[in-house]
Amino acid sequence: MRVDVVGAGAVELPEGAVYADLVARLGAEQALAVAAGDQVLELFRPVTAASVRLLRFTDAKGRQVFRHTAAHVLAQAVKRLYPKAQLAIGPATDEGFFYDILFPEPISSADLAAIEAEMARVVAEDHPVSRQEISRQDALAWFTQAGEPFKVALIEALRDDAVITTYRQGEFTDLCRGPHLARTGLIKALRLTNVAGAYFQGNDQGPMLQRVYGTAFPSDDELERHFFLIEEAKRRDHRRLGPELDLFSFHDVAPGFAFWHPKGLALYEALVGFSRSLQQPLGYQEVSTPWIYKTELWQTSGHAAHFKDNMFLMEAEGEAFGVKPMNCPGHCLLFSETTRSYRELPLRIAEYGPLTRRERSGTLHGLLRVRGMHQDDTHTFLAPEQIEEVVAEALGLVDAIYEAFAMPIEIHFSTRPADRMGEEALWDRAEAALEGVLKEAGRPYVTDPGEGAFYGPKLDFVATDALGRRWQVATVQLDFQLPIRFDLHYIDRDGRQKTPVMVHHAIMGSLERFIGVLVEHFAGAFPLWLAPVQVRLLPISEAEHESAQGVRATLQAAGLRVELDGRNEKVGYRIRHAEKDKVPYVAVIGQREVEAGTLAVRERGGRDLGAMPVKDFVSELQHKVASRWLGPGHHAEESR
RNA sequence: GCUGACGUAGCUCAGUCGGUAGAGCACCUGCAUGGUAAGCAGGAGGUCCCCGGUUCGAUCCCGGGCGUCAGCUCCA
Repeated sequence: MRVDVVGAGAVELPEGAVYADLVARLGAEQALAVAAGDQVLELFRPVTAASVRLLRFTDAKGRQVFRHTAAHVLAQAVKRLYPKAQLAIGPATDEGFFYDILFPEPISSADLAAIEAEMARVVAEDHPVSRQEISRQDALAWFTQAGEPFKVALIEALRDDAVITTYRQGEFTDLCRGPHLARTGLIKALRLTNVAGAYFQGNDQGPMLQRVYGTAFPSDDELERHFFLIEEAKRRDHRRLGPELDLFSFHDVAPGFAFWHPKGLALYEALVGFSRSLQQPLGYQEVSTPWIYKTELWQTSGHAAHFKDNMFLMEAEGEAFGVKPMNCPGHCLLFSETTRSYRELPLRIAEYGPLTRRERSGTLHGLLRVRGMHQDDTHTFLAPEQIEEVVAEALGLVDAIYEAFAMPIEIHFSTRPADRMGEEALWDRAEAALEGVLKEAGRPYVTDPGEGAFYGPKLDFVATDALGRRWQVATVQLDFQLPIRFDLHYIDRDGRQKTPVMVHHAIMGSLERFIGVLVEHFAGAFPLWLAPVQVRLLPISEAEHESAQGVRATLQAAGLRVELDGRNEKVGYRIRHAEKDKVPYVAVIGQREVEAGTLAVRERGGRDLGAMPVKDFVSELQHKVASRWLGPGHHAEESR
């Protein structure tokens, strides 16, 4: 029989061959499984497909097979050490794998070493993995007798016509749909990382299981690199760097709300300035609207029915109020203030003011998940035929902003959620319009069914940072509902009243979250245009203080953010501090510079630019700020 | 919100088997007036998260609360 192998041509195999034979014939030792269309098959399966693709660890699907088997090795080791432990589910994740287990007595992270050692034995024993198809009755009987109630529940939840399979390695058998590696011995490097709580099937009414996390690689080197990246992420953690760089802080009495220090606010203002510089030319008009409204408004908007659990509610003089979690209802009131003409559309409104959301306490996470935030929020009121134009414009904003930070963007199209309002026909129209714009622009995207907002479908944008981590940031939402609920109208060309459509968008999203992401993306070493302190002046001795103050005034007048470090310390000491504070430029002023009217400039990271006239320094920096230059030293800078 | 762990100086952390605490960095002062990542010496700084309980005595043990962290769920 002939099998086509993608990238390797056709291979002739004897009848009854398995995929492992195919791999051996090709000398492709690194292949972990094969893909035939959408199906991933183990190497021990008989060859049936006419065309296959080899899956290695470098393929996401190959990696998944590898780590899925690692999860089984974990389960096998656990059952050896804790025979009474009950297994739930154990999938691969992007970073590794986990297994949800109900232990007879809860274990702690101190127990992981023993489990890891037993896993190493399972790997060393190099068990072949095999697959069995099994009837529902047999499966139920087997797992009931084995004392695995979660497996029994999983089987009971399967559809009647489902093919039930088990996988066996050594003495261990697990309910599993696969696919798996052919042998446990392929898992050369693995480590358990932590243990945390998790509910069976996400049900917080059920028992709390323990989720044991780990990761696995084909070699020790790759495992080490993985943990190096994790360490690097820890060094960049905005919750550590933010307070260290004096950008922001949190206080126990205001959980989820940041204190913005002067330096953090400088960064914040630079970002808002950037947003304004892009949106104002497109016609966005900035407003400020109330932040507390009577419940009546939230009933009109639908927030009372769909978002109440995420709002801070209060009572005053016997009347119920809610603090705004979004600007849209206020902007709708603003729109309805006067009679609007089609000539005003699209009417673009922007607001950078505070929003408050009652996030559940356990979900708060530094700046990345807060209760008090500010968005680069806009609402555009438009005629239905303008949807494409306005959404395309928003796409342009997303591109402009994320390009400025060298962050690639991925688009997610989120469709109607279960908890929603409005007629299905309008949802059909809204979804078709959004998807149409993406297709028209030829942009790749993934569809997230059921992830839309309660008032409309949306485009969510996921940015990738310098460490390859992904962050949900921008959102563009289409909304046919609020204009109806607020009874909004405009007078069209034909003199008739018509209902506008709304587009909501926040390109940086929450500025809090965005700054948190940027701190980690840049490891706190911001490009010049964002840096809270752009230049630090460093007079060598007291004799140059007066001159340094003059230079400071000059730089400040030129719009640069400057600090003067005139402390009674040696130059080396103050340079060290400037580096730790990640200031882009240090300008040293000694006797020579005073006499020549120059500055001895040092770039962050250690590059000495030599002496240059103050004027030249100013104009060079102004140019770099205006062009939003990403330097100095942007990518993956080593922290020391 | 749920499960678990943690909460000591501005930061990172030590310590007290129950007798009210210490280091490094940061900060302040003095000496040294200095040339590109730590000069020398000294000083100040604490409600050991909060409230109760046990105890002659609690930062330490117990209970409750708050906060943080790791997850679950949710999300900009």
